[in-house]
Amino acid sequence: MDQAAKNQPEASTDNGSKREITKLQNRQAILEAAAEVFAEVGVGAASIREIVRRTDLASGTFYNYFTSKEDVFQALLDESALSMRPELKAERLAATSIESFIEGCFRVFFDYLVSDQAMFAVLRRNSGALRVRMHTPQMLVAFEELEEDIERAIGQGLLPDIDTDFLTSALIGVAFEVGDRLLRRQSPDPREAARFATALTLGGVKALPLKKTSVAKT
Amino acid sequence: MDQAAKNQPEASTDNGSKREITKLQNRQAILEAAAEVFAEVGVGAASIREIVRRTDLASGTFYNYFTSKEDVFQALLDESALSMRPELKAERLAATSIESFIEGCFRVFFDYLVSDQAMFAVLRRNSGALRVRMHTPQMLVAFEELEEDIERAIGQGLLPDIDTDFLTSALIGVAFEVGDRLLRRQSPDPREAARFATALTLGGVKALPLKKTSVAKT
Amino acid sequence: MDQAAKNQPEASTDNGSKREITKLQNRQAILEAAAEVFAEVGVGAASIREIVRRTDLASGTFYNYFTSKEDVFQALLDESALSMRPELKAERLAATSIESFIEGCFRVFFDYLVSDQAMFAVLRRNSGALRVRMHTPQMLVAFEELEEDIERAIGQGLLPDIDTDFLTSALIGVAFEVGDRLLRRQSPDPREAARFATALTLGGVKALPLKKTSVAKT
Amino acid sequence: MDQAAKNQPEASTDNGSKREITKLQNRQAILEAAAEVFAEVGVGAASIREIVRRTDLASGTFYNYFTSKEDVFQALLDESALSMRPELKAERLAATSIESFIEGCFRVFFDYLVSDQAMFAVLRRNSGALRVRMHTPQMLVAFEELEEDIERAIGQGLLPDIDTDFLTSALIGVAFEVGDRLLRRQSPDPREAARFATALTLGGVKALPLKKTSVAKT
DNA sequence: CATGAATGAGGGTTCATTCAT
DNA sequence: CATGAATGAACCCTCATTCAT
Repeated sequence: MDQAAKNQPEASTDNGSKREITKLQNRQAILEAAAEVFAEVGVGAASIREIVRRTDLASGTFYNYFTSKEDVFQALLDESALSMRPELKAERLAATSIESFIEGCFRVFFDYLVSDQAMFAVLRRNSGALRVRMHTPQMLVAFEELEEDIERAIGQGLLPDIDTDFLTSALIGVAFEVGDRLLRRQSPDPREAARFATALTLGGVKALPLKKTSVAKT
Repeated sequence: MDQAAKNQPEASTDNGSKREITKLQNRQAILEAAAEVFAEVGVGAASIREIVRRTDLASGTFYNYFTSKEDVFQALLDESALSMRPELKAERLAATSIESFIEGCFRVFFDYLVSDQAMFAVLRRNSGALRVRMHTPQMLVAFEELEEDIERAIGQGLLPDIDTDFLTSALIGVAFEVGDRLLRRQSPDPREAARFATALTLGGVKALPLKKTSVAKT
Repeated sequence: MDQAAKNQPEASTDNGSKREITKLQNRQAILEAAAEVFAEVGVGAASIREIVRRTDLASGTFYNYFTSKEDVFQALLDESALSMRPELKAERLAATSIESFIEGCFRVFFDYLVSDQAMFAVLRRNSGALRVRMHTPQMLVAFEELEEDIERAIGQGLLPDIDTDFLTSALIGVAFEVGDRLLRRQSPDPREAARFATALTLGGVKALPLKKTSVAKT
Repeated sequence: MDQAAKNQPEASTDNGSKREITKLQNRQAILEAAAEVFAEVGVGAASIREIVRRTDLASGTFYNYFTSKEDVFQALLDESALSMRPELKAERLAATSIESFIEGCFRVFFDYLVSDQAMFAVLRRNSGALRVRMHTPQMLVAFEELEEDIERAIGQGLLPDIDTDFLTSALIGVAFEVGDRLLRRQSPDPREAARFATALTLGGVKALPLKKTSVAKT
């Protein structure tokens, strides 16, 4: 939501007025509380009341900022996942080989996970018997662009003519699950994870290098 | 309760009496309705009332069979996923090489997905902006056994000394995402998917064979 | 479940047949379970389900014996309190003085309490902040007869012309509360309690004898 | 919550604003409805819904004021019975003899009953076969203090060394039952009742004065 | 008669949402 | 804008009672 767009007639100080600051703080408070609740009970079971309860705000105030919990959730996704897009694109442009290209994608993704663990917790609930993963639209879009790149690489003969559908899915799957494991380590190393994922998918298990360093596991 | 009194002619209370049949039918009706609701709105947002509503039972009847929606959900998992376990074990025992072993695992999993798509729909919700994946405990157990096997293979020098943590995660990720894609195809071929996943993870992208047949995509 | 018994329409053996015995046992089981439940949560909050649950019987069976929880409760009162009536009357007839008469009444009442503590527990609930006392109709009737006797004694000049209304109430109150205390003692002595209550009401505090023996208190 | 922002003209949030008035009225409405229901069916059988139904409030509103029916009940007790405590204490301090002391206690209690009959109705249900009495914690505490005073009097030789346990119980019993009778009279006279109860317990039946006035009875 | 599953009314409680202050 | 009480729908669950077996 572009706050700037709200420019109303008579020059309401839109920049640093105390009012505007409070508004941003309130909005942020709701977003953070919502992230907590979503992470704890899932979006489906979350309630607006519970979100507001973890805030200093009154229940009615919620509706000055959002219209529903889905609305907050979308805002959370937008704020968080969108930030990954430009870097992915940059990585793609900078890549000089298929290896560096794929490894770059993995790395951006893992960096993003590690730097925004709080947000990822929302997408990664362990409730009772279940582990839940959510693919945000942004992620899907990112990986769709990857798919296009792969198809281009195949067209240019850089890659064998494989099932791109399956391949993209497999890459996403590897990214998510390895990313999840990564987050549970005590000192997560996105670079190492990216190297692993790239080596696995490009070279296969048999070509994977020997482990040199022991890694902390949960 | 006088047990002796049950001595009536042809076999007593437990097998084919009308009562017992009705009970099984009711239980099944609840399970099916629950699978529907879970698939539509997720376990978190599902309500017992909604489940019962899709049944011709009275609301209170639900509690003659289950104690909560989580209980139904667990029953769904048990009924469905548990059936995969014996086959996984058989596959493991029959394997003569690391290739056949891993491919066997993938195949059992994909077969299971295809043969029980309804159940998998519960675990695979596309609601609004999200795609949700659930890892059932059974699946985790299955893949944990796989992890042990991998570690044993490493110990015997059959595989390089890689990060088994990451590897297992990656295998699970591939299985899930490729499985998901598989289910969206018009004539899903579990065998082909298993071959793909095995080749990818064992041999890497570069060693993947050329596609021979074009496959219908969604 | 005595299935066999169904076969005999005419000439149901009414005395010692297995059927009749079972019926009595069932009835008794319900009464005892009900006494328990009433004692724990009170008649108002008690539920038939809970009563039946403490029984080996099926829920429907309850209705072969009683029609409601109030019905069971009435049966409990009848069984228990009615037994006190004849003794009270006997005591009254045997009394040769006002002292022996009042003391006799108290003693019958306290004897009854001690010998039937389980029943009295029903009438004496301690739930949360409350101590509840119930006056059964039988008790009221018993004390109303007492009132008549007192009025007669006044008419004959054996007692001063006091407020019989208040006096009867006071006697009932003393009986109930002293009885309650009595029941909480480790070795309750109805005779001592009766002596105390009689001395108090007839002679007043100042005329009460010195305590000779120390009494166990809760 | 910005407290400063509330600085509007005539006094802020806590005293006479329309909101605050309504809140008090609603709370009172619930309390009164609850007293009615409790008096009719008892606390155990009372339902929150029935309480709210006798109010023009919505069902959910109840929970803005209380958390359970027990909570309302406790509020009723607190509002009502606690008010008796200070007067009891005053009476005790002012007493110059054992007679005036005990009579004072009785009088405060009877005054309280008469002046708050509605509240006492809650504690005094006649439903079907039963008459129920409740001893609130406040009353028990009040009488326990009395017990201490009695023990002190015995220590000082002002009273014979009697069973204080029984004596306190007896006093409570007399207070309750005589109080109950008192309330059913058309023009209840707490002073007369207190005199009667004191004379009975201190002097015994035989020492009771002759009745001078006939009293209306129910 | 005993059984125990089915029924649906009803009670407890939470919730999203509104709106006077 | 913020507040937070009121609202009533809807949820969870238990219950009394019936009735086919």
